Amino acid sequence: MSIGARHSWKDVRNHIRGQILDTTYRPGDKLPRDEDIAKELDCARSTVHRAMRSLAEDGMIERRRKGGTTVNPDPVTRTTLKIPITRVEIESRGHEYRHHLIGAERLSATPSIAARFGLVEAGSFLKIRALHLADGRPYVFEDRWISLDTVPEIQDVDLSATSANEWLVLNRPYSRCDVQIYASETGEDEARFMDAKRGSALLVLERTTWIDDAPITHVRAVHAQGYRIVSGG
Amino acid sequence: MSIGARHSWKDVRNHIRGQILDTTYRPGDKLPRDEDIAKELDCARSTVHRAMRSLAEDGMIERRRKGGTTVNPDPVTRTTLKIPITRVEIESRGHEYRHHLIGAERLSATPSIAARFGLVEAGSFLKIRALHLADGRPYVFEDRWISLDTVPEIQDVDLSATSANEWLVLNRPYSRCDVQIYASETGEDEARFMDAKRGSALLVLERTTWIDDAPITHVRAVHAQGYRIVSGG
DNA sequence: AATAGCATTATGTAGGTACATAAAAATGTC
DNA sequence: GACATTTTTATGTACCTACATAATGCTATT
Repeated sequence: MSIGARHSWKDVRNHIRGQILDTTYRPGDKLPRDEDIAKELDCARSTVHRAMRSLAEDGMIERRRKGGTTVNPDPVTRTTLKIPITRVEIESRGHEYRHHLIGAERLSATPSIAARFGLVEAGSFLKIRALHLADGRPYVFEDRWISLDTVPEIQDVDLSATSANEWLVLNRPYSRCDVQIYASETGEDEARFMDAKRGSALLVLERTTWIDDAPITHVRAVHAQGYRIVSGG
Repeated sequence: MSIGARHSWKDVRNHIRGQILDTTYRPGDKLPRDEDIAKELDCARSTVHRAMRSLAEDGMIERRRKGGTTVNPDPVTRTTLKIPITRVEIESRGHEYRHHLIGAERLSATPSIAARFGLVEAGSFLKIRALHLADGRPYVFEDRWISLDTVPEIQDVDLSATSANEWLVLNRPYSRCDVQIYASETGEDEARFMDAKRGSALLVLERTTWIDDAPITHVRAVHAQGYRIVSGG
């Protein structure tokens, strides 16, 4: 059953995805070998391979050497969140960005922060609290720990002019990033700095970054009421 | 400056990533052409290409035909969320899963639901409310709309035995999925069904799925207090 | 019947060639 | 000088070959 001129890996991907979507192959089923699919669709094995890799990245199929390719038996919704620099996010929504440094102090990591980084002993950190404003209104309140062992230069940066968020992202790329998202009731700090009603629900985004195994920064970013993470996938 | 036996695309990727991390190339800088990198590292262009694609997928670099490759000037934290079927999530945490159908009724889509799907006219939907329990305790409360035009078979499914979540994922793969995440105060329903204190903050995950342009389902999944989305990236 | 070792096999990677495509840069035309 | 057109060029795709790798499953040995 040849398909004619079907030579693009995207076509191959769509063809196979279609077969999975229309239940020609069901969750748990085994797909033919790449080579056989290539023969059937009259294209090179490498083209099928390219398509298969794409489907595997989407979580639609699973591939194992010698074991072959199977349709993922318990499908997972995979969605990629893109979290930009706060300034960029605010400006891209057409608002004017401003940033306010609330306070900064040298501290050693608390046990819970050290644990987050996977540190055995508490290192020396710069703890910062800052507010990001959109058109003058509180947008994100951040509570940040920056490792002075890994990023000593941060001490020479004027953090009231450049936000730590932006300086770090531009000057200290990370090799690993953990993200946690949860809902939190408005606490004392948030009520004070964000004009949020006590008892309202706020979205919190925590990020922890490392370069190799060295900690860079941990942020707890509390977003203004009504904030939504949107991922069009 | 040859590197010796550096023939794996992963090595090439790490080499280039290293050069970006150690600021040999900074955000906005242009990288050499694939071919030149290949010559320098003594490997094939296709190997460099493979490495570059991987870096581009991570959002570390940007590639444009003829324009060449540049280090992403405003880096984005990219993280991939994996949202499993609720049953699988609960069981993988070692809890016993149970599911309770609260109610189901035929309705036509409200304007806001129709808008979410991008529908011009409100179609016919099955509206379901259900509770997922972990070790007998409320874990997720879901409010779901299922398109009867796209998925008429759902009417023949015993949704008190199989959760709509699971049936749909296994029988109706989607081609597109939108996700929104936000924090919500406990409303009347949640207080009633989830034993949550009025005024506590809950994490809500909304998902809308389509097959091609046809709507499948929209869920508003309210998670129990303390729930965190964790993405180890 | 259990187990260790070996052969088989499907996917993964690397290399090379040729051509496609998009976009920047150069050129021509008014 | 402004604008349309052509050329150039870096990335993208397709195909093919050869070999690597990791499971699977068969076989021989006890």
